[in-house]
Amino acid sequence: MNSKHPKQQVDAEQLDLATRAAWLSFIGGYTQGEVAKRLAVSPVKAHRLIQLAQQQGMVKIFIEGEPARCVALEEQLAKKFSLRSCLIAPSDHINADDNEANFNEVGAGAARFFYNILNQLPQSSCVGIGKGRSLSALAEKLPKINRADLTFASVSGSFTRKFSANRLDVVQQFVERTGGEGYFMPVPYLARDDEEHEMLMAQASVQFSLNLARNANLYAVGIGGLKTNHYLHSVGLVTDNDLEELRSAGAVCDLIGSFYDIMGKLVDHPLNGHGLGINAAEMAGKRVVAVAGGLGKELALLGALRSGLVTDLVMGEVTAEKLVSLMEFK
Amino acid sequence: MNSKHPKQQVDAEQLDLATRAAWLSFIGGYTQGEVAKRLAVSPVKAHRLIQLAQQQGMVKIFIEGEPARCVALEEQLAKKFSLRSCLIAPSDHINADDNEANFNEVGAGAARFFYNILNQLPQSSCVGIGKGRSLSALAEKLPKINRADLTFASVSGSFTRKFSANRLDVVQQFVERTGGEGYFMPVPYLARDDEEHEMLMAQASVQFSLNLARNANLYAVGIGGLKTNHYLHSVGLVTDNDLEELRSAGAVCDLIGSFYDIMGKLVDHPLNGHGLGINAAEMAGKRVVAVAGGLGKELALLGALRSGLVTDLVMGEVTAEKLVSLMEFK
DNA sequence: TTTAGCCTAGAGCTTATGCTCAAGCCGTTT
DNA sequence: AAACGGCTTGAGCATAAGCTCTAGGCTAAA
Repeated sequence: MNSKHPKQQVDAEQLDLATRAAWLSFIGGYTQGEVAKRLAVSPVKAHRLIQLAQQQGMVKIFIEGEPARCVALEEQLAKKFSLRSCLIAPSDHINADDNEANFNEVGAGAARFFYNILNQLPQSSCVGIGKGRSLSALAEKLPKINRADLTFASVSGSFTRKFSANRLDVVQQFVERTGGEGYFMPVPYLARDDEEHEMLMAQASVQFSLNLARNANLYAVGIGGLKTNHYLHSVGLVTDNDLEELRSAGAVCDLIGSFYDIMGKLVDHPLNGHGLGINAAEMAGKRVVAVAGGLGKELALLGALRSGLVTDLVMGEVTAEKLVSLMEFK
Repeated sequence: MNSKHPKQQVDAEQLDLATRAAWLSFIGGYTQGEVAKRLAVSPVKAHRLIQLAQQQGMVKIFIEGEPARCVALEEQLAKKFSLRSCLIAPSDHINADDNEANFNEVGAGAARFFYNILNQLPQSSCVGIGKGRSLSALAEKLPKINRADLTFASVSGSFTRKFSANRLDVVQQFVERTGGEGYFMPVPYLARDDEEHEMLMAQASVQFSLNLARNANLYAVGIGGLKTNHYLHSVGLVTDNDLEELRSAGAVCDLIGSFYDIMGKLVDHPLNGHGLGINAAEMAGKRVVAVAGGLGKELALLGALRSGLVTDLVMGEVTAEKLVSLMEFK
């Protein structure tokens, strides 16, 4: 055995075998036991090879068609909010109050949705990436693709007030899934005051990321709620006090550091000038994919959608139904 | 329950549920038991729904990437025979002599391949369809698609010598999978003599199908061998005597009723004028996808490929390896 | 009553995973 | 320098979990 590059060679061989195992299993329709015989390995190994192939994202599964109810909701929402496209992930009404399950389903649906968009993206595109559990769920379920040409730039500050790095910036997850490059902004989400805002925004490292984010032609963002159990607060990006002030100023949602009221207007409050990152309005005219996982955020969604900045929307069926019933709410 | 259209309505509801089940199972990653709970049905029913979704072809699975060996073979074959594209389905060398398994794997791979081609086909295209077990396997594994605009026309006679309809003309299978229209030729595969040939070809019904087939812009054909265990003979489309004569005239393969020698030249024998259907040469310049399932047909393949009529090729790895080693054979 | 369809239960097979063991690779010990 | 022992890695065994199919009983419509 010539093994100049022992580790790499083994890996390549393993992947090759994994590919064969996946073909036999998924396309040929053989059981793992049969695959094992055909590849002359133990059944356990066959199973692990197939598992490996899946982890590597070699296996892509698509479901064609959606439940009629979802299609109807999509059409209503797309029309009402002038969306370019809309995906409603089917979810059951039995466990309609399971927040985690909702993130799981919406994330999985959004991953499929975003996967298609990424595939159509021209070479060397830059994608602006927001924050939140929804996007994190998306990235986690995104099939691995080979797009080292892509650049992912965070559209907002990534640190908490204490300047500690956020455990898992979503940008990192996208980089890991695609092999592309990632940039984040080494500043908090919100500045303490105008002075700090000006100072931090002037930093060269921030300006660099900011320019990338501004020139992106596609954005993936979450829609943040303003309750203490919502992402923004739960990871310490904003304080109790901030939230309190924003809410009393009429804000219902957070779109990458800009705060909108139920009618989709920016609320008149100093904090709206403290967001570190691109201005939400700077996304206008670009493709903005919003992923709305999590329950109980209908009013936040209403505000965000009415801002007119979102062009593509992914959410769960239960949320979509509530949203439709609230469409005229003010 | 208002059930004006009991059967259809139940089916639609079932399908809707099946779609939900498939989403939860394949995209959400839940176990069948969990799917059952979420849809409020019994686990068995959940299982059946998921199964139904698969049978309906809602679930599309793709494997990205092929074993290095297959890629290498594809490149060699594509270059040698000037193919537009080539797919080598991975198969193992352990069960390299399992004929049925080979049809299964090649058919499944070919189905994926053809599915992509069909998706790119313009509206209202006509597809010429050949015969054989390989194509039958392809059609069987083809995901269901909704293309009522397509027309499938048999490129050759479909009856055996006794004028009995062939149990399952492949055209029928394609029609069933796509919802398109199908036309076959109500005549045998080969005429008895020149006179019969002329008479049958002159029939209006034959002319009608023939014109459709001639105007197709895509063909899917098998490559037939000339042994008694091969399709042509096994279903009674040709007699022992025919085969004997063809072989002694140097023929090694059958391409929709035309017989070629190992160098890819039409053999000089009266039977070459007796084929009922379009002339193989009439496909020249069109896209011709050949599916070569089954083992021990390397020489037949060599003849068929050398004819220059085939533009796209699907075969199994074992066959491809043998073929490569015989590429210069004469 | 009969028939068809659906559900329940349970057996048998397939798939997933924790645990164990063996082999190779250091860094340390004699 | 040779030997020892922990550490990592990969493989298989055993078992748990999950999936699929069959038979039998129940309900509802003919």
